[in-house]
Amino acid sequence: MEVASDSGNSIKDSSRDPEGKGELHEQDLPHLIFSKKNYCYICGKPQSKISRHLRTHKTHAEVVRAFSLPEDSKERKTILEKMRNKGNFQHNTEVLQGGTGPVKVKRKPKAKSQPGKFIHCMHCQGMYIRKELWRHVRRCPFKPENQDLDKEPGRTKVLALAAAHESAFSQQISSGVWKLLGVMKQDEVASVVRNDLSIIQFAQSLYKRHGQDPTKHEYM
DNA sequence: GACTACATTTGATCCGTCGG
DNA sequence: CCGACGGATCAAATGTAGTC
Repeated sequence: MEVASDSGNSIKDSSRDPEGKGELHEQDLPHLIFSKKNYCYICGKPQSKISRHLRTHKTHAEVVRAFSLPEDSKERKTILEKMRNKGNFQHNTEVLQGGTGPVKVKRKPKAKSQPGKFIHCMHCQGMYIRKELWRHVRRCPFKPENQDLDKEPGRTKVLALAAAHESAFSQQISSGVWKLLGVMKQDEVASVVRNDLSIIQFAQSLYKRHGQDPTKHEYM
């Protein structure tokens, strides 16, 4: 994927960088601050270049595995994203528990959004706006492929699934969470996470926020 | 209410520099 | 000398808006 020659780089795009380089500038959101950095699940530090940063953690098998794959490998990107999500997920857990701090979402919404509008993708654990989750799921690398081979699940169905997973949290931390943890069990980190009650509490805190959203019930 | 298109932001990699 | 970090750039994905 080496683009090689970009001989014509005379174009200086000065129109970039509209906003200051502030680390995390507070939004209009009263309680939610969005971080633009990814959190390393190994050292817990925020990194703007998570993929490169992960290279420094050569002792971790998953990291080695990821970087042993060809750069254009889809598998590699998948693993990288998984590690990124893992770190962010851990971080968000702490933030939501404490109620303060920047949360890392996959993408910052332009308009003001309420916490209740965000849900985690049941496949990759990325944090998305619920309204858009269905589109993400369509291309989510962690999604079982057999679902869209023939027929793509409708938007409504995806939302229903996501809602179901979210509400499953409220019931008993059942299928959704354990399924996730099952996927993560390849890592030693995951074993820690599995035993970490904070994850569970995070799930519950999520429901506290989402549970108030009556619109979700439509999808159930 | 749902889908498509456009605009914006993200994330990975390249280049150069600094620190141990 | 080697490794890590910050800035810049490119391509892809996501968010928002508009239309049917």
